[in-house]
Amino acid sequence: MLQTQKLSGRRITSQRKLLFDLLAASGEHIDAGELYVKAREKDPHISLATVYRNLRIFKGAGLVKEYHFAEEHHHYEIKGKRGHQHLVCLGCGKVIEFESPLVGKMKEETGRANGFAITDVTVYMEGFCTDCHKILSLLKPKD
Amino acid sequence: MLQTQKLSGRRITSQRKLLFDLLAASGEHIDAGELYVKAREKDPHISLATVYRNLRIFKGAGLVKEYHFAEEHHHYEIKGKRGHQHLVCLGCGKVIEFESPLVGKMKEETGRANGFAITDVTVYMEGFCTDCHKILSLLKPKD
DNA sequence: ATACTTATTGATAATGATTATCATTACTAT
DNA sequence: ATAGTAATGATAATCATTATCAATAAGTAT
Repeated sequence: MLQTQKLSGRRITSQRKLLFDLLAASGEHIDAGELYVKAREKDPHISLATVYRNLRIFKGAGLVKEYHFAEEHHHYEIKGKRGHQHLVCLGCGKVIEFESPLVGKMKEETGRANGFAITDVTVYMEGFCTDCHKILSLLKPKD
Repeated sequence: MLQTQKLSGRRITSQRKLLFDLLAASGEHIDAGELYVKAREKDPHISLATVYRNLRIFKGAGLVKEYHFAEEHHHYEIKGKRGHQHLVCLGCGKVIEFESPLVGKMKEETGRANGFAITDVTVYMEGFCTDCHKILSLLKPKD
């Protein structure tokens, strides 16, 4: 639920609420363009500027997290209780979400070793899924 | 040393060599604009397009790694034998490089669990260093 | 409710980073 | 040398994102 306190006193407009709800409903990472399309289905007059503006505000308020994947635009996702990480296939673009207890362990160790209070950890892996790996090995035989 | 095999048969031009050498000499992450400025000191006629073109080629060949930090442009760094990760202070902007054996372990486990041949792992942590954390706790007492 | 203050919106121009185009130049192999 | 091809430089084009600004609407005080 979107609360005005979380937005440090900002107004809760119908557009802002719609965008937040759509982000929450979508579950997985979504980019600004996709969010814009979804939003226009409910509010045909909403502006792309409003989408970008609010994504930035949500991000600043710590409500959503911004991801920089291989592509040149960003993806956004509501910050849930349990963090998860991403694994991307360089062949087909498929994105897999995963969790690992090693993430928390590494956060703890790194924080302690460097005297940091760590607020966020992002792990990003890329490679080739089973299918794409097969195709690759066909294209590039090891002669 | 830049080798033509690494570039899958591409020619080693003076511009390409210069750019690679500058990247290697710089040691830390650098962005396209900075690289362009450095390159023009040695070769005043080099084009910005050539900088971007070769960064992309180096990246494709696995010679350099592209980072997407908080800013809207990218940073590049020669891929060394030992990978390292980044820890950024949200207070003062300081960037700390660290290594952890857990990174390799997580790569191995995640690859196996998802049937991926993982080519690269990026870990990015943010938080507050000791100094900035102290300042924060002064500003925001827990009343 | 009414009026007031100001944040927010919509439309669009502007910006910044990156990529595409294309004629010219520089290698490489015959 | 000659032909063929890859790379470059200059610049236009593209794409994502941000800035501008007049009009609108949310929240607040009357």
